[in-house]
Amino acid sequence: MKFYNTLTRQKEKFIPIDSEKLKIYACGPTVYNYIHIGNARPICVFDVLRRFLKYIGYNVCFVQNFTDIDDKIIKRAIEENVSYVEVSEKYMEEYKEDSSGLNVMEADSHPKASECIAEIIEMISDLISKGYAYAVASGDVYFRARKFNEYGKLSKQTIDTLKSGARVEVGEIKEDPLDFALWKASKPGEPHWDSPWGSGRPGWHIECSVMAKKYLGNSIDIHCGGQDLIFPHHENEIAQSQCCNGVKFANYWLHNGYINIDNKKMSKSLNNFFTVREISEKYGYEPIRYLMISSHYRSPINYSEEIIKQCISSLDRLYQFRENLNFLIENDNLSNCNTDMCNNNILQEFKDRFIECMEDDLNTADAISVLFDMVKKYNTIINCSDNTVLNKEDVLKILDLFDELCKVLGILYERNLKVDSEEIISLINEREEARKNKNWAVADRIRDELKNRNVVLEDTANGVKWYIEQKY
RNA sequence: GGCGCCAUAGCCAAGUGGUAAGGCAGAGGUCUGCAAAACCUUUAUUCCCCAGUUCAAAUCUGGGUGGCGCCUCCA
Repeated sequence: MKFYNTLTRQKEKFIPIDSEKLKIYACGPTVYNYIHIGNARPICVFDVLRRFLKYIGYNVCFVQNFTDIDDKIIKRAIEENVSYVEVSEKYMEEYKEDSSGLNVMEADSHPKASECIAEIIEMISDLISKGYAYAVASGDVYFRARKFNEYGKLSKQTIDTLKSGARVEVGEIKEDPLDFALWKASKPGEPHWDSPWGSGRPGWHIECSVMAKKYLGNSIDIHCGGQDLIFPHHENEIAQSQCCNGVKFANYWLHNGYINIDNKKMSKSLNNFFTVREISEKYGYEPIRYLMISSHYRSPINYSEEIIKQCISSLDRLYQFRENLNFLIENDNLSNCNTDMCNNNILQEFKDRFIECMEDDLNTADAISVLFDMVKKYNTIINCSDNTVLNKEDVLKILDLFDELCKVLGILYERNLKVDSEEIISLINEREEARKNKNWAVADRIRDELKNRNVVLEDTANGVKWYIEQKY
């Protein structure tokens, strides 16, 4: 397995700390609004990362936090005149609905910042005692960026270049403009907890350092998140964690690219975003997931409605292929002869190619092309055969592998194509009767009627096949 | 100013030295009672431009052009 590591800016062979248990930390959402499709990207691609690592045999512990204490949540609570807890609880639930719609596996731990206050205070105290942090009279606590000599390593900045770009606030109380807040003294109306420095709340960066330590330990294998977190969030996490724990924080840093609108970064602050919810209501969740994995996770994706529609069409082909296989199996006209057409070696080659693509820094776009190559190859065989080249066992094996690989990518999960209405089935039978009698007018009328009810009929050599059509 | 990314067909997108994967859309055909699905053929002599290295460049080097991001909350 190779990953492009932001820390070294190159692809590196992945060597786990403990191959019995991989430790992955993903920066989770700040729960103050519905997630937009930019937020959906890391959720989907790092879910694929996790699925793939499990697939190739690793035991993975995947931690994703909820940032439930934050300026934006407080702002929203004030705007809506509700408590900040109501805001964070609501959007945590909405997040869960969206992520489950996107077929994202639940994290092994989903810690909330608000439930780690004691550990946060402990880490801050430790940093103060080691000289890496200091409290000021107002009750804030800051980290001494300059004291950590690796500061800037992840974002490839030196302290001095950072300093020239740093904002100097009016009435600055920090020792250095680069110092960042670990603890913020509470203002009236804000959530607050008691601490050795007075009543206040944690800063954003320390929350992640603490949650990673609490659930995964001092050193983790992979830390992932969006590219916009590289500086300052991840840089600061490294500083806090390494100064506190004295060991390397994360070995591999994976950062996904942005989703753009008209080539501009989609973000809540620019207000040019589409929420996952609104798109899912129109097109379902699955095309969003497909979009995320249809290109490499580090490249930018320019979002448009046209692209979502293309994703739907691509999914159509994959679904249709699976239906073709299912139909063959259910309508057992297959021979029992042994042939080389679907032998294990060919299937193994598809599987090997798929794994090879994924092991190359999670090249999902290339991996998908393996699925389409399978589709082409076996559709051709199915289509051209007089069923003497396929036997049932072969078809089952093809279907198993196809499903297996789709599951690694987490696709082909949303549509239910099965028809179980007795009324519809009797209409289909009625049409078959009409066709036998060459009563095309009746047959076509029934087919049209069913089509209007989203049931598509296909007349094949092995009888009629039907499924529910996805309408958007 | 510092750091960094991107440019491949109508659209999306792989491909980091050996002669342009895959998907969507389009055109023609086969199959079909007609459809649908599927298959076949077709759609980039060329990868933003220029120069260089090389037997060989989308890929490496240098220089342009255009677009974007981080350095302030953001995935």
